[in-house]
Amino acid sequence: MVQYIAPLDLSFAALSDPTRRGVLEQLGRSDASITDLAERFHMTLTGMKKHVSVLEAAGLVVTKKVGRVRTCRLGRRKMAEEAAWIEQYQQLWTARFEALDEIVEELKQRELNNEPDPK
Amino acid sequence: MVQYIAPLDLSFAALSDPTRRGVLEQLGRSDASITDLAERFHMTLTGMKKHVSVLEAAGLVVTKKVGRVRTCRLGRRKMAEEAAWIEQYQQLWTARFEALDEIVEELKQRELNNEPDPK
DNA sequence: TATATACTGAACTAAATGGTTCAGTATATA
DNA sequence: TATATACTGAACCATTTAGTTCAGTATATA
Repeated sequence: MVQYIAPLDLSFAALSDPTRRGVLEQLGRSDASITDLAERFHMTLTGMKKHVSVLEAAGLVVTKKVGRVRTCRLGRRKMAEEAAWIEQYQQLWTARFEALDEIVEELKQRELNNEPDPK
Repeated sequence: MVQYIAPLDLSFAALSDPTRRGVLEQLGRSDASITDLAERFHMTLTGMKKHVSVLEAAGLVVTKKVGRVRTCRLGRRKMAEEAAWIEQYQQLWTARFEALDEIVEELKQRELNNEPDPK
C-alpha cells in the first residue's frame, strides 16, 4: 500500500509536542536561529534542529541559512485545514449531543407524567 | 522531572492518526462497538481497541461495556482548547505576516521613489 | 592565521506507536 | 449444555520519536 501522508497527520503530530508548540509561539513573536531556540528550550542544537525539521516538514516553519546562521520563520500555512477539521468535528459533536439531549428531555417528561420506562 | 502531560499533547497526538480521525467522524454519526469500528477500518479487534483507548485517554471518546459489547461514544470534550490554541496561533500568524507585508510595502515605495536600498 | 561560533550528520539510546497473533474470559444463543 | 460472539491481555515486531554525544564542516572574528 502506497502510504500517502496527509498534511493533517504531519501537522497534528507536530503540534502534539509542547516544545514544538512553544517554538511556533516564539516564531510568532520574532524570527530566531537554531541557537536561540535551543537555548530558550534548554536543549542541544542537534535536538532543536530535529524539532525545527519536523515543523518544516509540516509546512509550519521555513528556514534559510545565511553565513553560519540558520534563521527560522513561520511558514505560509495558517493551519486553515487543521482549524477546519476541528470546526467540522465540533459541528458533528454539537449535533450528536443535541440528539442526546432530546432523549434525556423525553425521559424527563415521561417521569413527570409517571409513565413507565419503555425498556 | 515530573512530566505533566498537557491535554493538548494527548489530543493532538490522537488526531495525528487518520484511523482515529475517522473513528471520531464515525462516532459523530452514531455510536459503535469495537467490532463495528474494527470492520469499518479493516483492522483486528485488538488493534482497534488500542486506537479507542488512545481516544479515550485524550477524553475524546467514552466507552461502556454492556454484556459482551463495548459501545463507544463521543466524549464530553468539544476540543475547545485545541480550537483555541489554533485560533490564537492564527492571530499571531496574521500579525506576523502583516508586519512582513509592511516591510515589503515600504521597499516597494522606495523603489518607486528610486531611493537606495538602506543596507 | 588561529580561534571561536553555528550548524550538521551519523550513531546510539530508551521509550512510544501501530500493528499483529495467540490464548484466554465472559456472555449469548441454539 | 455446547457453540459462537465480543472482547481483552500478553507478547512480539518493526518503525518512529525525542533526545543525546561526538566528530566533523563552514564561517566569522581577533
